[in-house]
Amino acid sequence: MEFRKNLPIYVQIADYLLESILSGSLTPGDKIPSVREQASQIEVNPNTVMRTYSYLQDQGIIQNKRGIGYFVTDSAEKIIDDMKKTDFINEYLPELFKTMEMLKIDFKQLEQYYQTHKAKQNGNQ
Amino acid sequence: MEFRKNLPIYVQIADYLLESILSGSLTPGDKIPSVREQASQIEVNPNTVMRTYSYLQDQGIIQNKRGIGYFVTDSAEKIIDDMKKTDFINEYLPELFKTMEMLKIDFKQLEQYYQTHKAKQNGNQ
Amino acid sequence: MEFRKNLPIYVQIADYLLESILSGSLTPGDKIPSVREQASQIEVNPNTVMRTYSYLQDQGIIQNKRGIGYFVTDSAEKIIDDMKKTDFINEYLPELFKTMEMLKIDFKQLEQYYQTHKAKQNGNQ
Amino acid sequence: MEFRKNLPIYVQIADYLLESILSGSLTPGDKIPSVREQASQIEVNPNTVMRTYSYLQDQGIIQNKRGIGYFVTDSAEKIIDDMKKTDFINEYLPELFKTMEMLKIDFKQLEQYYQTHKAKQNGNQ
DNA sequence: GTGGTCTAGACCACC
DNA sequence: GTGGTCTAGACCACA
Repeated sequence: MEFRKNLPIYVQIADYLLESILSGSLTPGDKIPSVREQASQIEVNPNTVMRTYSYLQDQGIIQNKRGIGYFVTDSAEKIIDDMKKTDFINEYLPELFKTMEMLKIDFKQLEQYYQTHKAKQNGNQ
Repeated sequence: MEFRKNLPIYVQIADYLLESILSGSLTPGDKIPSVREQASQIEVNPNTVMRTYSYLQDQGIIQNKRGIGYFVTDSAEKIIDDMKKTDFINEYLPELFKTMEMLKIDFKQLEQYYQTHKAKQNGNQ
Repeated sequence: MEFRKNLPIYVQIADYLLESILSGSLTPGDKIPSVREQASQIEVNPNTVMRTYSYLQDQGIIQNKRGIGYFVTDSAEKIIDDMKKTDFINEYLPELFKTMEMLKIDFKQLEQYYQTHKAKQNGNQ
Repeated sequence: MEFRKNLPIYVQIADYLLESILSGSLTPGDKIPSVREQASQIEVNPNTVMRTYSYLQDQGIIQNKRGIGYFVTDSAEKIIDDMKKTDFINEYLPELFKTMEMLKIDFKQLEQYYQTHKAKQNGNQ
């Protein structure tokens, strides 16, 4: 596995797992790879994986069964969705609007970009 | 001045100056506050301001006249606009649209967020 | 069976058996379930049950008759009572009173908590 | 500094800081020792101190000012009090009542223990 | 100087 | 086998 350097590795591992859950390849009740297993597979120190797992457990997305391993919780999907949405609205959007103002891009122009984006997407299908 | 935690302070200071230039409150040839002055005004370590100024000088947006201070260059506005706009269109927007898709937020909802953002802004004025 | 996360599972199983003895549902001479039986019933690894039984045997609360099983000893009740009571009075209570002081909880409030606890218990019956 | 072996060191460091705040020797706005400083002073690995500080920051009890250090937040006291109180009610009390039941100690007896505890305390003053 | 991340390697309790 | 904690030591960005 390759990592971008601008984001902590343990966050990137977390993001990867979150996407796995959202995409359905990991569903509630599933066991995720053990710390050591995951670590050796993605060629990373076990401590780093441990950090990811602790973080996700704090968020209530995974859950430890002692001596057995970590499992995806039932509410994982909902929690992830909430997390991402609040982050989007509180962190991402204000930055977007600020940048738009700075560049004197109004909402109509943004919509045009969106349309071309959509068009391109459909073209690639 | 308050700073967001996910962006280096020196970058946030830079953004603030860029905005001043784009909005016209700083125009080519204008002297910007000295490092010490700026630092004490926004309650930040002078080193941090120094870093901002070096950064902006590297970009060709301000220039140093020795013993006198830093001044906005003639091409400042154009450089900023190019820099920000390409970044916005090529990096920022695709990410935005991807995130929206993931969170199942459509363009109408985005417009609503924009309206409430605008409303709040006017309220604070 | 559900387990609290701050206490080893094998200890919680032990506590459960101790309670059964103190309450009289297990009396001296009674055979307790075999390791395998117990394990499958409370959905736990046999090793964990084995550890519980070894632990209780060390305390002299149960004893092993080879090839037959584990049995409650004659002195079980007395041992348990001594063990728990001294621990309760010398270790637990001082900590309790210290915590109450720190949290500025007086004895009246404690009694209220007790009453609601009792009420809840009766409600669940 | 000496540590008990049954509780993680990073938790014990946290507890120590919490007590410092509750007792008033550390008040909102105060800077706490830097990670390295604290580590060398209590003879512990910096990573361990870092873990404590991250934990307390997650709880909102301390707050990082970048490049400067960690500071006690304004709401620290309230947060600590809430934390301890919920923990007391949800974790500690049920265990207490369960033990009392097991040992057939009723509330009157508990009150007696409390009175003797109080008496002893006053005697020592 | 500050925190933050990461690796390597060890030890432990628990299942 | 599982996770959890800790140490030692390194590197980095930031103030």
